[in-house]
Amino acid sequence: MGVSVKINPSIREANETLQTAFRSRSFALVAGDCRVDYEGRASSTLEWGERIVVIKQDGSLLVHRPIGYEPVNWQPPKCLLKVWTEDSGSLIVNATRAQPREMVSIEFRKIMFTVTGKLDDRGDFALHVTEEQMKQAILTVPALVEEGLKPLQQEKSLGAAGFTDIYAEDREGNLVVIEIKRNPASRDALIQLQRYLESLRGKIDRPLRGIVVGPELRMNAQPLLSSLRLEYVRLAPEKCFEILKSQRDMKLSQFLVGER
Amino acid sequence: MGVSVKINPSIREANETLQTAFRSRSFALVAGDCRVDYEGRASSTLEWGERIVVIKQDGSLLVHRPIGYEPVNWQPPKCLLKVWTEDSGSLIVNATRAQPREMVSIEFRKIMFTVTGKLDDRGDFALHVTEEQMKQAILTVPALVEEGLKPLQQEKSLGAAGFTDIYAEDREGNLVVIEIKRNPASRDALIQLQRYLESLRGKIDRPLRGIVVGPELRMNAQPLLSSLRLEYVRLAPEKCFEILKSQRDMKLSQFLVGER
DNA sequence: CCTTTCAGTTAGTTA
DNA sequence: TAACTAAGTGAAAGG
Repeated sequence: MGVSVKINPSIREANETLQTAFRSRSFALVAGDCRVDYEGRASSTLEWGERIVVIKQDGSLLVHRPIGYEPVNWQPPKCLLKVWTEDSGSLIVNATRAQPREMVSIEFRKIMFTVTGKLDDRGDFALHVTEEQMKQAILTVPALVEEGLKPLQQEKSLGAAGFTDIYAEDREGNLVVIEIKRNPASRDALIQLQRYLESLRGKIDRPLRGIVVGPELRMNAQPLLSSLRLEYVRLAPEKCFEILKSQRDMKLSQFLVGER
Repeated sequence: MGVSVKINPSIREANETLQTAFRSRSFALVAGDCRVDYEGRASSTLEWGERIVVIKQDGSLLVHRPIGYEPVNWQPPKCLLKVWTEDSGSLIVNATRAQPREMVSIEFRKIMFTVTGKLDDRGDFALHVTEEQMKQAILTVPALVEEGLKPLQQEKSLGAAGFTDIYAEDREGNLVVIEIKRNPASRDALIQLQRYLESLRGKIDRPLRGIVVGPELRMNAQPLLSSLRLEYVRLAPEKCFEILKSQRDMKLSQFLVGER
């Protein structure tokens, strides 16, 4: 439970701290003047400077420079972590993984601080407004796509589409296949939908429309849209979020009628 | 220069520490029991749990759970950082950016520690053996691809290839287009090269060969290689690295030709 | 175990 | 500035 902090520890001290941390599967933060070598799919060198190294209990490692969102060097989870001192008076921290065979090696010549400890983290993480949630929003308010649109019961038997989709019927009785993209729709999205429509036309004898729904249509996809005779409807994720939110609030208020 | 560490600080203490850190553009590490909300292109929630938050002087922010290489929530550089306490006794850390409009908000109800300070990091970072560097290696030692190969002056007017490439002439006087892949070459690479060769054949009336050069050819690409009548030459990045290194260090490249 | 596809992709380069 | 492409992409899902 306890957090252990050492400020300006000696190389030997830091060595023992990290040995213990690795053995007990604690996290470790180490900052200091270091050099970093990476060998693997590519290779890199980082000359002397002060950085913060984050080492996690799962064997992942991050080397962070004072600026930039991304780590300058890293190693994913399940690495073999080793730490030792060299005669030169340096502290070496090594993280190796097989498959692909890669190694990050950090040489410290001065340690600013080490922090080790355990984290108790069982909180759920949820990412909202995924394509699945856009789908839910459209099923709730089909007019987001087109007035008079009637979503049909999902028929998985139609085949694996490979994209988040909705089957619906328009006012003229055409079958409508909707492909949902939460990111700007590229040519790929159109091609995918087109391919799917082709496979359907072979099985279903009925007028068929293909609509791509998303926040944006990439400019280079515009010509293809016309030539494939597909349609695009703009729908911002925020709008979906509002709808899901109001739907949720409605359920809540229904449930909580009279309570406030 | 100095590093400031507080263990189990009060919310008020942590608030002051972070205020000072943000004002003085220091880095800050904060660990504690927190909840995280993200609103922007998508939205996410992370329930209570102990995490490590890294805040850099450039306004970037990372929330790290005890496992996993990637941050569960983050914000890129140039964010507006704010910190304050709430009546509930929580500490709120906010990082917002415009374009896209996004916000990460962290609510701490208990702080395990804070570490703030400055990092002096001017060391050069160098990533070796990129595709560009493989290209340099091949231009230096064309025999890596084929004996007698003569690289041609790059002619950009031939068209945007979309891949790292070399134009060369073989011993028979054929025009050779070389596509370099630093990763295992997939079918995509072959298709791309093939498409490019097609476009060239329309413009150039001359025998044309296409060679993919890389560390590996994916197994599923082998049949396509034959059917498209393309060629593959294995070249390990390490070899390129050696050549670039020796070229840089000793300028002996011309003597390495026969050594392979 | 391998391949394919997606990502709050991010980041860099070029038109 | 916008579009395009690579990345030590990583991570998840499907065969």
